[in-house]
Amino acid sequence: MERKTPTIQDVARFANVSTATVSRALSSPEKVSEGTRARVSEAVRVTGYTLNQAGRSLRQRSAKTILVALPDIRNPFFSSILDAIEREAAARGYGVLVLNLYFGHETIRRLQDFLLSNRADGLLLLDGSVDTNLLQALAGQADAIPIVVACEEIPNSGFHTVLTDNVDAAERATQHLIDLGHRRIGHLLGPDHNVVSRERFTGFARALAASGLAPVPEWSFRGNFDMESGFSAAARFLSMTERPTAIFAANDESAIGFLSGLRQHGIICPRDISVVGFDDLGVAPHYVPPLTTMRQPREALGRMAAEALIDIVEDPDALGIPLRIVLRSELVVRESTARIARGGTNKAGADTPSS
Amino acid sequence: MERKTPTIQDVARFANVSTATVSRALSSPEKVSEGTRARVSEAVRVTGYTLNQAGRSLRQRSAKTILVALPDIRNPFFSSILDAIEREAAARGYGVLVLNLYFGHETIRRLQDFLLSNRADGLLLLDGSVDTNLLQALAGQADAIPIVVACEEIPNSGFHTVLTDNVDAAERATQHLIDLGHRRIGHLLGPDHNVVSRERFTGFARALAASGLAPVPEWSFRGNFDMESGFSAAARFLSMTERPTAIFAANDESAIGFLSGLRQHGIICPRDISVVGFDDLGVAPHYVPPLTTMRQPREALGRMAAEALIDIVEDPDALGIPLRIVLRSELVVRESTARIARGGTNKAGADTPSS
DNA sequence: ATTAGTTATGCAATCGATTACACGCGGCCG
DNA sequence: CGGCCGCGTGTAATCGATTGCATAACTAAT
Repeated sequence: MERKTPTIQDVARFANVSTATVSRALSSPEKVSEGTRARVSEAVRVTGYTLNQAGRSLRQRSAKTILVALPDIRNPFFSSILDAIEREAAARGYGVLVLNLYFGHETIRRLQDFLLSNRADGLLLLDGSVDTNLLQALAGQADAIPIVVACEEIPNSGFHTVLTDNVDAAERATQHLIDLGHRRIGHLLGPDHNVVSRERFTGFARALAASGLAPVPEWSFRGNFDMESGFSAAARFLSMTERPTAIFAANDESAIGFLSGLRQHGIICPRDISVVGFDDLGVAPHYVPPLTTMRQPREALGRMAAEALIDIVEDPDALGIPLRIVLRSELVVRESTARIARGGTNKAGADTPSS
Repeated sequence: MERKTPTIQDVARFANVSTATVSRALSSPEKVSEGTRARVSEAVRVTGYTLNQAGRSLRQRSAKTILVALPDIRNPFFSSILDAIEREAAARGYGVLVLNLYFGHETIRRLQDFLLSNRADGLLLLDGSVDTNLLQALAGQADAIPIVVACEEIPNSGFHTVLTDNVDAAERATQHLIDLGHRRIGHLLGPDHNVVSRERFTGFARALAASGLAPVPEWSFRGNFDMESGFSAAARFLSMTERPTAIFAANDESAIGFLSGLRQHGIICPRDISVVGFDDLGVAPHYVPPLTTMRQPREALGRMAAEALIDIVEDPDALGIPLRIVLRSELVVRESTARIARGGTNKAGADTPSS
C-alpha cells in the first residue's frame, strides 16, 4: 500500500499521452485538442494528481509566493493589513510568507535569504527602518527582486510605495482639536527613529503653526506606539504643573495607554482632556470614552500594495516609474474630544487657559 | 551586465571541485577536508552564492516551510499566537505560510493544494471547524502530512493537539464570580458551532452546578467572539427586567463590546455588574475598567505547537501516540469584577442614576 | 607486502515540471 | 502537383541541488 503522490508522469501514462501534453493541457488548455484535454482531466481525476510546486518553481524560477516582512505581527494595525494582503494574494493564486522583522542583522539576513533562494518572488515591506543599502542591492540587480514598501516611506529610495497621508492626516487631527477651542495641545510621540512618527509630528506642528501656535517641547511625550509607553507618558503628564488641554496621540494604542494612566488618577476624558488617536483600531469605538481618531484605510492599503507587487512580479516592466499611492485617512469623531471647557478646569496648579 | 544569480555550479567551478563536494561542504561540513571546505567558503563568498530552495525542495521533497491556517488573522488572539509560531519556526530555519480560512470549500481546496503541492511540510491548524474527513485523508496516507491542531480541539480526530484548559478555565472564571457573592450569573456565548465556545459554556455550567445553581437560558446571550456581538448582547440585557448581576464572557472582545453597550445606558461596571472575560488581550489591563480575565498562555501555545509540528516534520516517528498538551490558563483579577452589592438586586427600572 | 578499512572526492542519476524544437498530417494556394 | 502553413503532439533538454555508488589515496593491521 506504499502509494506515492502521483506525478505528471503517472497522469501521462494513464491518459496515454506525453508529459508535455499533460503539462500543456493543464496550463494552456487552448493548445490541446478537445479530446486529449478530456482524457487528461479524467486521468487527473483518477490518479488524484496535484502539481508539485517545487518542480514548477525550479523550472519557471517563480514561487507563486510573496514575502511580507513586518515589524510586529501582533500589532492589530499590521495584522489587518496582513489580512488584506493575504486575501488579495490568495485571489491571484499567491501564497504569503510572513517574516517578523525584530531588528538586527540576523533577520535582514533571513529576509535576503528568502528572496534570493527563490522561495518568494517579491517583497512587501511594512517597515521603513530597514537598511536601505541592502534592499537596494536586492532591487538593483539585473534580475531585480520586486519590492513594494507599504505604510512607511523610505525617503529617496525609489521603491514603489503605498501609504497613507500621514502628515496631512496628523494636521487634520490636530486641527480638529484647535477647532474645538484647544490652544494648549500636546503630542504623544511614536518611536524616535520611525518615519511615520516623524511625519505625524510634522503634521502636528504644521497645524499648530497655521494657527500661530508652536509645539511646546515639554508637551511632546516620548512614546513607542504601544500601550505601555502611553501609560508611562501619563505619569509624566500628571507630574506637570502646566498641562495641555488636549493631546494628539501618534496612534490609538498609545492613546489608550495614556487614557488608562490618566484615569487611575482621576483625570477624566473628555471632561479634563481631549485626546485624538490614529488608526481607528477595532476597540476604538468601544473604548471608554469612544476614541476620536484618524481612520487609516487599512484594508485598501494592504490590498493595493499586494496588487501592485503581484503586478510587478508578473510583469517587471508593468510600471515605468516608481509607483506612489497615497491614501487618505478620515477623521472619525467620537467622544474622546470635546470643546474646551469654558472656565478652564484643567489646572494642576494655578494655570489659566490661554483663551 | 546580465549577471544571473550564481548556482552551485558556479561555486564548484570557482573552487575547482565538483558540485557534489560543494553541496557536502555546505550541508555536512564534516564530510569534506578542511582545505576544501575553506576553498568552498571562499568561492561562496566571492560568487555571492545563495541556495536555490526550489532545487533542494524538489530533490529532498521538503520545503522547509510550515503552513498556518487560521480563521482570522486580524483577531489579536490569533495574531499573537502566529507571532510565537513564526519565532519558533524562524529559529529552526522554517518559513511560515499563512492562510486565511474564511470558510467554504474554496479555502479548503487551497489548504489541500498547499500541502499536496509540496509547498509546505506540515500544517498547523488553528481552527477546529474544518471538515475532518478531508484532513484525515491528508493525514492518513502513506506519506502522511504532519498536522498539529492548536487552540481548538477536533474531538476524536486523533490529531496532535496543543490547547488550553478551556473547560477548567471557564469553571474557574465563573467560580471567581461565585466567590464574590454572585448568584445571578449569565454567560455571553461564543459562536454556536465552535468547540471552544461549547467548552467554555460547559465549564460555566459546571461551576454553577457545583454551587447548586443552574444556567438560566435567558441569561445566555448569543455572541460571536467579536465586539459587535457583545454590543448587541448589551441591548438584550438592557431590555430584560430580571438581570444577572455578573456575566462570564466567552472572550475579552465580546466582553468589551458588551461593556461598551452597557455604558451607553449608564450601567457601570463593576458597580452594577461584574464581567469576567477570557484571553487577556493587550487592551484588557487598559480598558475602563481594567478587565478581569483568564489569561491564556498564547506565546507558549504557539511556540509549543510549532515545536511539535516541526519535530514531527523532521522525524515522522518522533511521536508514538497522538500528542496532547493542555496548558493552564490563569485568572487575572482586575477591576471589572467586584463583590456583589449588599442590597443590590439589580432590577431594571430600579437603576440608580449613574451621575 | 597484501588486505581491509577509512576518508575525500567525483560521476551521474534523480526529483517533477516546463518548453524549445522537431515531426507528421491535413488543408490551401498558386 | 509541390510547397507552405498551422495544429497537435512527442522528444529530450533543462532548472539547481542532493546523493548512491565508484574510485583513489592513505592508513592500519596482519
